[in-house]
Amino acid sequence: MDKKQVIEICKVLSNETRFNILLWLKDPGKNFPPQGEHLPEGTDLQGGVCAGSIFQKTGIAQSTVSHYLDMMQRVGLLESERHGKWTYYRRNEEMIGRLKAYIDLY
Amino acid sequence: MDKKQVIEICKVLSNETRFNILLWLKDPGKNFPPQGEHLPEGTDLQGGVCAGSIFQKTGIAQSTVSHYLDMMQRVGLLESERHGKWTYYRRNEEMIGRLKAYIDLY
DNA sequence: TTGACATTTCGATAAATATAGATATAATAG
DNA sequence: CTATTATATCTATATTTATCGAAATGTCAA
Repeated sequence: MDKKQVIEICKVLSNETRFNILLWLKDPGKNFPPQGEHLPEGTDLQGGVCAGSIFQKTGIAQSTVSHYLDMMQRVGLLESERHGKWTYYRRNEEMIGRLKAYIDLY
Repeated sequence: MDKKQVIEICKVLSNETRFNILLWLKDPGKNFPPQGEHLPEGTDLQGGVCAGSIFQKTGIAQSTVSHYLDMMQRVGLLESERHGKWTYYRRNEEMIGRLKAYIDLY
C-alpha cells in the first residue's frame, strides 16, 4: 500500500453512495435480501451481493451504480465474481486491512 | 466522529498536496525550517508550522495553499494559531485519532 | 435462435473542484 | 502614519466528477 493508492481510495470514499456501499457490504445479511437464490445449490458467494441488489438500495441510476462498483473494484476495495447473469461484489478485506494499517501509521 | 465527517475528510485527503501537508506536519523538524524565529523567546508553537513555510514546500500558488489549509482546518484535521503576522498550523491529533478509530471499526 | 433479464459501456450535460492571479486584510517595524 | 511582509479572500477559468438515459454485451431459458 503506497501513498498514491491511499489517495485514490480516499477519492472513491469521498462520495456518500460509494461509502455506504462499503459499509453495507460489511453485513450483507442485514442490508440485502438473500443472495444467489437462482444459483446451483451450494454455490459459495463469500458475502458477495449482486449489482442489482446494491443498485436497488442506493436509489440512484443503475448505470451510475455499475460505474461506482467498477471504481471501487479498480482501487481494490471490492472484489467481484460473475455467476451466470449476476455479478457479485464483496469487500476485499485484505486490501481494507492494509489501508487501515497505513492510516494507523500516519 | 460520524459518517458525514469521515466523508468530508476523505474529500480533503483525496488531493496529493493536502495529503502531503498532513504527512509533513507529522514531523515538522524534518520537513520544515525552524519555526518562530521572530517570535518572543519561549513561545510554544506545539509543532506548528507557518503558512509560508508550507506554501514554499508545495510549489503551488500561495492562494491555493491558503485555501487548502483552511479546508483542512474546517474538517478538523489541522488546528491553527496566529502569532503576530504568522499563522501556524499543526495536526489535530485528537481528531486524527478519532478518524483512525472510526476507520478501524469499518 | 429468440426473448428476457442483469450488467456494463457510451455519450452527454450539469455540478463541483482545482488552481491561479489580483486584491484585500492584518500586523509590525520604522 | 506608511511601507513591508504574511496571510486570506475574491474572481475567473480549466479540469474533473457526478449522473443520467440509451445502447451494447453477456447469459440463460424456452
